[in-house]
Amino acid sequence: MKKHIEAAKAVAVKVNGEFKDFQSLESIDPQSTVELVNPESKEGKEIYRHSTSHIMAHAVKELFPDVKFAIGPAIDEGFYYDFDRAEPFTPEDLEKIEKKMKEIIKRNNPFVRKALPKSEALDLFSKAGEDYKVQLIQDIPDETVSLYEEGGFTDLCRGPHLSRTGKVKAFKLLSIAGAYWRGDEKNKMLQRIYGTAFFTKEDLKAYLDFLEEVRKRDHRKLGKELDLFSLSEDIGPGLILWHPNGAIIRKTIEDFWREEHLAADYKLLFSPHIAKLNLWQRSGHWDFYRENMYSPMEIDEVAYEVKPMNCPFHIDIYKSSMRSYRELPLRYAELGTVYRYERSGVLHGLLRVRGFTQDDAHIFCREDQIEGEVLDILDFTLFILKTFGFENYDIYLSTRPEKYVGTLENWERATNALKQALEKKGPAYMVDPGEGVFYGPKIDIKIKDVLNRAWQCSTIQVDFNLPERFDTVYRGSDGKDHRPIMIHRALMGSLERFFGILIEHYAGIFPLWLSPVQVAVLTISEKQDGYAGEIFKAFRKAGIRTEINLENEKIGYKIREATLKKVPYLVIIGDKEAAEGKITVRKRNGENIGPFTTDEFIRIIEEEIQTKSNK
RNA sequence: GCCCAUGUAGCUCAGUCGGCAGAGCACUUCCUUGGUAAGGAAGAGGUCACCGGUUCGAUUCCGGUCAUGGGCUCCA
Repeated sequence: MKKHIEAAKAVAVKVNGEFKDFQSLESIDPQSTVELVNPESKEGKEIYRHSTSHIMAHAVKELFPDVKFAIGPAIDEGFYYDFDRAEPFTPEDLEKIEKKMKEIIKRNNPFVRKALPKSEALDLFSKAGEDYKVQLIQDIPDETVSLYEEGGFTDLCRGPHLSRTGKVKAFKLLSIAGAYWRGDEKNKMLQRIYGTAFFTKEDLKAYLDFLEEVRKRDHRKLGKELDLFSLSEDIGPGLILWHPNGAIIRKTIEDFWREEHLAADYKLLFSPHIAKLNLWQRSGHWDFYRENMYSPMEIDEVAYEVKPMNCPFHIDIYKSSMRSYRELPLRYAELGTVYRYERSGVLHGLLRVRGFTQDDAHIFCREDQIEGEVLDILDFTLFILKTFGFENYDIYLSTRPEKYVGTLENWERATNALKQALEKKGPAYMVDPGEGVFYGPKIDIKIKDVLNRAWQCSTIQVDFNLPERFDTVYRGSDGKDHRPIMIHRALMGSLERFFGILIEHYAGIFPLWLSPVQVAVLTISEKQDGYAGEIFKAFRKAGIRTEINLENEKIGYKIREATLKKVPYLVIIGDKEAAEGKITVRKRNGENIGPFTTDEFIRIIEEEIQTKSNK
């Protein structure tokens, strides 16, 4: 009996480890091992969503017979299908398509698999004018291809599929977007419809609620509401203006960062925003990174470049005097502002910009010191990230890309050094082949925010190449010159991007130590102006970011205003407080605490700020 | 860069089938001195993103530019 229930829920079967339709069981070798595919498994969801994608294609075919079909796979959170149609789809079309899909699901037609020799399939689809399918078939190496038919709609597909359309219980079409055929901008732009599907209406609702939560936390929206930053048409796309509220948060982050770097035995540097083009030619950036660099500018007939990276400056400082092996590892850190060309279409709030400040550092060391340095950096990174409330990570090791400088041997050594450090430290990590930077392999740490979304921030890169190019040396114990290794690393990545992630992570409700305004003093009536002014001064004097509201408004109004600004503590001053020489405090969540004396409360707050509590 | 959508007051948005534009909030002033998320009244505020075209007349229609948004790496 239990088996029957499972079979009814299962989306497909796995025969000898291969995913198949239920249909395939009819002609199965009795010796085979058969497993049911659990709907909650990754593959189960994929099959379910893929079938939903087919149902969408079918609906589109019925509604818009002139459409040509490209591809329609399942993706992480749903599915899409790419169509070629002269007219653009509208949001109203999506509603029509959804309606039609519901009809098709109700018809509960079976998905029927047919295997066909390639030549026949080619014939079939070229007659139907399905150019994209023809191209797809031509690229399939096998001799036979499979088709799936459901209610008169046939599509090229590897499968497997659900047994019937009626198995789809909850789906939603989400958006329309342009997408190049095969992701290549040289190809025609198709219309992509995104959707998602779940096994139950509850799961679908939970997902749609999640999307709503993401919208609510959008850093661009909160950035405006909380007056943190802006972009201006007059300044230029991808260039951030930090408003006072954002700037004070940045300053707090920077202070913390500098203190911790000094404590970790880094030296702080500052370097200019431009340098001679020659420098970038020598570093290799001009050859390997030019597509991200701006056009040179001419100063006194010499070409200069706005910097896309800080490394050559740090190397120059390193080289400004003789270095002994005794000085290594030498750790140079800078909050260095760089400018990189990003295509206009990829710019996105604070998360993808053209000018940003890296929390950069370059460590010059001997080869035998790499592993130890990388281990220290990993610890340091996790400590910094934890302070901002990020405790979950995915770690990646990125290897040599297609465009690279340096010898294969050096790449090998550098990659091994990173690998060994990771293995010694012990966290699970994944390999990202070909995703390294042109000058060396790297470890990337992707942090997970409260909504469990992954963001890449931290990066650790080993570099044998720049020291070579700049003929960087240190004097060894043997009295000879040796080549140091350089490690590039950033913990937060860029302050702009990290700030954007922080805003979304905290939904704008920053912990006290980061809050732009930490305390708001609110009076009941103007009778308390004098007493409230003294309180305000005392907080300010204690270094607490405090504002006072003496407006001619009722207390309810003042509380609302401060609450919308997400001020952590509201100090309420009325006749009672003035008479007793105390204060009453309302927390951001509406809870009232106190009464306290001003000194008592300052001590409480100072403690919370100092510990950088994340609550 | 490309496809689609959007651009109206500081913010959120309505509106004009072509006849020189509106709301709420915010802002200013006045009244109110009120104890935990919006007290009342009045006022000020816009080259309807920008440039050009069509028209007697354009914020509205057409073209271009700029900016913003959703995407363009998930491979039948």
